[in-house]
Amino acid sequence: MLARSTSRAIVTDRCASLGCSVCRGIDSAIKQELERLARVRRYAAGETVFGEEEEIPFVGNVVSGVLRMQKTIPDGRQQIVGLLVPSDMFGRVFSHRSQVSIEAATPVTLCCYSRRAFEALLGRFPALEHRMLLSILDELDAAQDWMMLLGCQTVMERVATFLLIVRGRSPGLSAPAPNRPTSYEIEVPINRRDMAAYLGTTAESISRSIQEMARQGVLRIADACHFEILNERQLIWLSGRGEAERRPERQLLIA
Amino acid sequence: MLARSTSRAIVTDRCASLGCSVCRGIDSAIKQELERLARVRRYAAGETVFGEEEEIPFVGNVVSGVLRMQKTIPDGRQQIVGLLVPSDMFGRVFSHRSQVSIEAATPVTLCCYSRRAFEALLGRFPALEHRMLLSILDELDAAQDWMMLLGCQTVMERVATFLLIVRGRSPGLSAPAPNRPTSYEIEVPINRRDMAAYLGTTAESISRSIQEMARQGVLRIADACHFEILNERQLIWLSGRGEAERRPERQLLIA
DNA sequence: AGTTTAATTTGATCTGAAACAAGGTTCGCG
DNA sequence: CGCGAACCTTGTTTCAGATCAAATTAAACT
Repeated sequence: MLARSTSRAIVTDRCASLGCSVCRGIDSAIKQELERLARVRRYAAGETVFGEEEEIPFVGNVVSGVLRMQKTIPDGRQQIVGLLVPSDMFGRVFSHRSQVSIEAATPVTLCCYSRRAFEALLGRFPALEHRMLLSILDELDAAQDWMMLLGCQTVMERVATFLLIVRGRSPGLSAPAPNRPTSYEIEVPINRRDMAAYLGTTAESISRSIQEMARQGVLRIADACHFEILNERQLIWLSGRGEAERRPERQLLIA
Repeated sequence: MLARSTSRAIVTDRCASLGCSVCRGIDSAIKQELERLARVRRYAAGETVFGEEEEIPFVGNVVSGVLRMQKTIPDGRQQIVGLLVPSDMFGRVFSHRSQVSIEAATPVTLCCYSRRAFEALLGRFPALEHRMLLSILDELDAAQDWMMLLGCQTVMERVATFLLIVRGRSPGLSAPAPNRPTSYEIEVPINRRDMAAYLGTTAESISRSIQEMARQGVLRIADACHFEILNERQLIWLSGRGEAERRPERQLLIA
């Protein structure tokens, strides 16, 4: 009990002040209301927070761990349409049923608000709803980037892009370093199977791409989840966003 | 001049009353403001409304024609991340630069509002901003569906899905028919190249899939853009959303 | 109508990545 | 410590779909 309420206090504090991106810079009246609503939930790796087509009883933000948002077709194929890391909001406001299932990819701690209550709050505080809008627009931009990745990039490019994203989120970059000795050690927080489902490929292909990068000296493999990036420029080039050194320029061949 | 202002009057009326989905059911004070802001623009097929990374001077909704939202990587590969058809909103509020380019896939007529002015309106009318939020959430759901399609479906499934979407939007379904003799004739409003860029494949593969469907008796090809759906059940099955007749059920093979 | 030009279809070949199949490694647990 | 269960890597085979090439059809221009 004690331990529980202690952690709750800590966690709800983080929800409102550190945690969810929509709450940043929001006035304290709203923060207080949010704290009042907040309830902590924990899930073990592999547990389902809610399934596809299910009711959405609550929304909230991730305190620790990683969630995957995924969709499944009847024959069993799965696609991860988003990963949720600490400070991300999860759930879906203003919709009865979820279009995705949300599952714990690692053990997670969530800070949850009743969906109804949260929606009511959005109605009462337009500034909060505005924050929400901005945050969803960012998600939409990210979704479009991912469509491009899935629609027309090679597996190697996808893996490189993913590693760069992980690198971008890893500590050392979050704090604006003065002299930029940004940590070149990254930790991939999910296993190969989930990476594959996220990148629209297979665990085998992921493995081959990473080993190939190591062979090229782009990175060093400490263990399956820990890498040291040795040649960031090359990694960026592999991701397909390079300057396009020698590209054919096909369209302007009209004499 | 006369013709121009005539069409403007007609069009702005449609913008506010028929046109954009966010305006539906919005009170008339807002509608009037919107009409005051509205300016019509026309583009020929192939013209760019605004390019990737460009300023976003205006937002608005499509009155007629089809726009494509697309992203390009340095080496020239392109992915269409969304098609915009009449009544869809285009543009991006609360962002200086666009993450996608918007181009006319056919001749289009747009009803445009200055982005700044529209944003100001959203600030003044929380109900309008709420509508906007709902509309963007729908877009996000659609984007997630598309990620699944690009990440783990075959070309045949993608084409079938696309045709079903076109069918769902074709007239006869928009009006809730009493006895449901829904039009089984569909018109694909874009060419094979754009279909390919949207579905993450090539024009050749699109062509092969459609010809194969015709061979199976799923549809009849009137011309490159007009089909008659002969067996909708089969088309749904081909799209991969079927009941999954005989699926292996791999995971539960633990004796 | 006749010529150019673009779009679509069809055919043949090639290839990146999936699928299948072993091994190897790591970790938790009795 | 040894056993089982995931997880990851590596090797081999197979195949869907890309690429290349050519023929056909349709649209646009004069």
